[in-house]
Amino acid sequence: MTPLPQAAVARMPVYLRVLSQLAAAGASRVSSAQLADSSGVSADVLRRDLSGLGHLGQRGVGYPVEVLRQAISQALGLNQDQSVVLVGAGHLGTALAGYTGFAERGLRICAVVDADPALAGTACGPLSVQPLDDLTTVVEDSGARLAILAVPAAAAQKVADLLVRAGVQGILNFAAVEVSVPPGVSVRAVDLSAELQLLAFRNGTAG
Amino acid sequence: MTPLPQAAVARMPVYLRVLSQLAAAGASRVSSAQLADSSGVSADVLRRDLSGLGHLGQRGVGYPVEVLRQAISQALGLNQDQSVVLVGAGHLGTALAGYTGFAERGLRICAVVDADPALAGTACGPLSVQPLDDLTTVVEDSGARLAILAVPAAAAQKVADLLVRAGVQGILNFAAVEVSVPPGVSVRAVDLSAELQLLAFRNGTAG
DNA sequence: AGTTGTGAAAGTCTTCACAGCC
DNA sequence: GGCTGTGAAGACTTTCACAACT
Repeated sequence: MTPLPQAAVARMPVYLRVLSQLAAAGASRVSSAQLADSSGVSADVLRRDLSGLGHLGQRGVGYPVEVLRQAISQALGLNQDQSVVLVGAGHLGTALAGYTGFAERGLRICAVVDADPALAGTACGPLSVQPLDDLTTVVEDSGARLAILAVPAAAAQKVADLLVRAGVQGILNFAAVEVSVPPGVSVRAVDLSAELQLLAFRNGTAG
Repeated sequence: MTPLPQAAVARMPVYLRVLSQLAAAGASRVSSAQLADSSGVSADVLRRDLSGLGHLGQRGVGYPVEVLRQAISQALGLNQDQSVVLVGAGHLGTALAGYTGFAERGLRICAVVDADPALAGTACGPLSVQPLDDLTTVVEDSGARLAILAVPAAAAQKVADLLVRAGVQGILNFAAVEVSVPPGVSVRAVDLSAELQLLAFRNGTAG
């Protein structure tokens, strides 16, 4: 079968979230129109995206919520919880450590690391901060393949290198700088200032 | 002139950030290869993006840093600082209120609002939390056109409606739910769990 | 009747290649 | 010689429209 297009993959987590809400509300079936509306996309896009996963819908009826959820989880490789190492226990890191939304979606922050020795041992959300020197050990012991980088821009590349060497395969980068990684490792950047600046330019999503 | 393509607009804030760093380092000119590399895009993409702003480069030489910075700022409508109202003084809201990266890029958080009466008057970053009842007044007095929504999903739509009615034209939504707004208002969603889930699927930026 | 799945068309974005200019 | 700007080709994505199925 032809692989799932990038654009479709990028929307899958949104569908997954909406499906979880529907399941929690007790719905067993959902139409493309409903699901598309709650996901902020058109019904056409939604149906084409889902068709890439196989013939999951029933014509005249809709999609079975639970089956769809399973299929998307499997396609994204999210069948089991993912461990995530968080580096940086500043304001943002602390907020992320305390964010309950991750656990609801199968993402478990298993450790918090910070370069500041004064923070070692202090609480950061439900976890205790560990020193940067322990980063490699922490990654290896936890088996985490994902990491969140919430450190100052000046330190980002150095920490990214450590993470990669320890075996991390995906980095969510909040630092305001591009980090380069070897092939086989993925980076996604979240630039909050950029998002706000784009909002100032009116051409937006909901023009 | 043909309008700037969406994809180009989306990359402009990154270029702006790199240009600021270059300017701070004393550079007066930059080549497409350099700028592209620091921005994480190909030189082809960069040149085509910039060509949409006019003939700013000098063949055989490169682009003048300061001129380019001005041109992008103007194209995005960022010639003057933007006031931003932050709603939600939880973990994430507090982190955002204390984030110094905004000010560096012309984004000034001018007020923090929260629905919890117990938080009213307490400190959130450098600001004091104001009650939700004052939201309309706060927006109108500050003249803010942008807002950050860092509230629980259940409250997001209600707060968005208030913001829109008060005159906000762009909303950066951190809540894990789609919010609908009337035409003329833009919403950009930042879904942190979605970003991490996409990282788990290896097809990423730096495969 | 109601809803999905998909060919085909249209639109958008990226890459290639190189002419044009300094 | 070195670097930008851009036509043309190619790849990708969305939209349209409707056949296929329950």
